[in-house]
Amino acid sequence: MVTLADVAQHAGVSASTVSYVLSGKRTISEVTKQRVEHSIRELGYLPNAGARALASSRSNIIALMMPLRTDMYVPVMMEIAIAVATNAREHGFDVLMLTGEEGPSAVRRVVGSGLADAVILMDVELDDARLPLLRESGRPAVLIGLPAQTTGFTCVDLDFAGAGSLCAEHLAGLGHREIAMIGEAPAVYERKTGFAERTVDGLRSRARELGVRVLHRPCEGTYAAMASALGQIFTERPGVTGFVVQNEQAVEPLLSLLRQDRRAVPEDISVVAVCPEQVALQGSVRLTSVTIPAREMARRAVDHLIAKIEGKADDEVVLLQPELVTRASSGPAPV
Amino acid sequence: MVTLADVAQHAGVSASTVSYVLSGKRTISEVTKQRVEHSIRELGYLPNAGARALASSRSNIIALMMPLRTDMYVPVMMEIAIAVATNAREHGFDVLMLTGEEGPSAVRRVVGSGLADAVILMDVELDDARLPLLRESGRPAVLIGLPAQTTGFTCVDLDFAGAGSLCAEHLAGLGHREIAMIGEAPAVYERKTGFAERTVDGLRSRARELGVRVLHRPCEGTYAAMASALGQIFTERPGVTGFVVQNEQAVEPLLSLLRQDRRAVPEDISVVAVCPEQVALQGSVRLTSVTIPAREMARRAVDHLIAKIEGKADDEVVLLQPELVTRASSGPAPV
DNA sequence: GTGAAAGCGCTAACAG
DNA sequence: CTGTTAGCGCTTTCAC
Repeated sequence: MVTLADVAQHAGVSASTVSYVLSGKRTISEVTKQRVEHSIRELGYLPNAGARALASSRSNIIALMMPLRTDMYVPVMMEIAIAVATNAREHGFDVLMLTGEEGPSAVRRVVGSGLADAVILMDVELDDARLPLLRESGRPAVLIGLPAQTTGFTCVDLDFAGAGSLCAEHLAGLGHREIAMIGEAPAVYERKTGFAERTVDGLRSRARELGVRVLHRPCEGTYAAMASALGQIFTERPGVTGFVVQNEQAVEPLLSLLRQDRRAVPEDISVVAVCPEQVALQGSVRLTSVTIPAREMARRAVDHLIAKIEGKADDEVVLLQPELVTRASSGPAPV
Repeated sequence: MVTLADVAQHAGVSASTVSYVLSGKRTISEVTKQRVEHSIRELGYLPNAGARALASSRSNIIALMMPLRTDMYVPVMMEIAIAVATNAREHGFDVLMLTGEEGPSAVRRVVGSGLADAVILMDVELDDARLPLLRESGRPAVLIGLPAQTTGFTCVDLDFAGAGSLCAEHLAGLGHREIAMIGEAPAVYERKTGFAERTVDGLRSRARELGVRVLHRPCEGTYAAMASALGQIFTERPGVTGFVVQNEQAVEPLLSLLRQDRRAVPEDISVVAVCPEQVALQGSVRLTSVTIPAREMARRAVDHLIAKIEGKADDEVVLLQPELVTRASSGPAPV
């Protein structure tokens, strides 16, 4: 193994000089810098992570804590995780993956041991058990999601209430007077993740202003569940002509069942989804949708976290502006 | 911050004793052990990861390298990643997530710096650029997938050739004489991941033995691509009554298009999928399928890797036995 | 602009 | 069964 001392010797300088060439924390003459860098390349030197962490009290590692449940929203989670990792690397950080399995104490373990300098929490619930521990730890943290109590954290999330009102406006603008919302699985509401409720609230209140009736139905993403939900909806509200779906898994079942039901999209029924762009584009119909900007959320989260690590940022709640893109699944209400 | 020295002092023992209580590497009297453990709890001591890594040359971190491309197979990847992390924790290891973005040199960086003790590579290609670097590094490594040259590595994968022959046997047994295989997107074959070809080979050779004709078509997982592929298949081979699908994204489009085409599953057409169980269960039809055992692969990979880290395992190629589960999508060939 | 040297907190001989 | 001690490889004062 080649150490910093080896490099120093090879370059004919002191260890500290090599260290400073690496960190750039003091001015080095161009010549010695070249010599050192040459030696580094020649010897194939790589700084030892443990030694560096010990001496500097910085691991250059960010812990990314996955959702406590893994049953939902898989593609978005994956997209966020990859984007977080990619982005972190651009700042010289690596990403440690923490699953829900270990429970909230995983947070304490990784920050308490100095393994991670900071933490990103995904899929934060309204009253998340991980938050008190994180707060105590005093380490920089960014939440993806919006808990009830945000003190001490930066939060990044989509403005789901805004997304809900956008959907209401879009459908109202097309002349729909009765709409139904297909929500996430009941379990998602039960555990109070917040985003699902915020969307419904946004949708409801804007719809009320616009004189549109809304029926809300949580729904599992299976064909069976969707069939039953649809049956109920059309029985209860035969006049429904617009759907808002916030449930990746449910999108295809919905479209497929409407088709079987001889209800044409968008001629008879309009559908607006709140989902990642990929889902909106790859299905059997190109969906009018409000995009969940996974990559953008990850980027913001990482950038903010790095800024906090470097002491250059305060806590903040960042709600990304939703955008509705009109595609093939929505059109004027039938007359 | 509370250090090992603090614990030692509090417990009235030496530092090494505390260290040995923690590691269990030498026998400690029950009394001192209790005293030490009590102090540890009382002070809330957590060993410093950097110091430990430096002193022991072991980070207790496994690097998990994601696929170079992220366009495919997302749910399986996620499932493997989570299972790897969960399993690793049970052995006291954490998992560092490496994306394809950084390129093959990411491997060198993390093992060369001692950041990771070992590496798991996902979605390994036949001639994977990461392998030479890994081999040089001399660190324990497990590949998920099966490259052309396995020397120096343990490989864990499903026996995809076996999966292919199982599908052939199942359909042949039901009386089907002409079958079509819907494969992964052309890009997957182009980059030579191996598993896709192995499945086709297994299917083809067993089908030949059983006197069944096979037509193979790679296919993007979109409705448009599938519609065109189906059109071609039925034009070229009007007698096709069985489908084998190895493409998660393509499953739903296939079923949906067959339905639109008035071809009933399984009365007119039988469908067998090679996919994760979840995909087989959650679609519009419960699919007869050969399961891709993501969790099991992850478990084997981690267990083997830990054994290698501890010097208790040799390189080995582990091919998991495929199992075909009959569900609602396959039945006797029409007469 | 560069060096010397004191740790960072832990592990693992070595010694008893 | 336990203590003493010498590093592990790097960062960062302090000194010139």
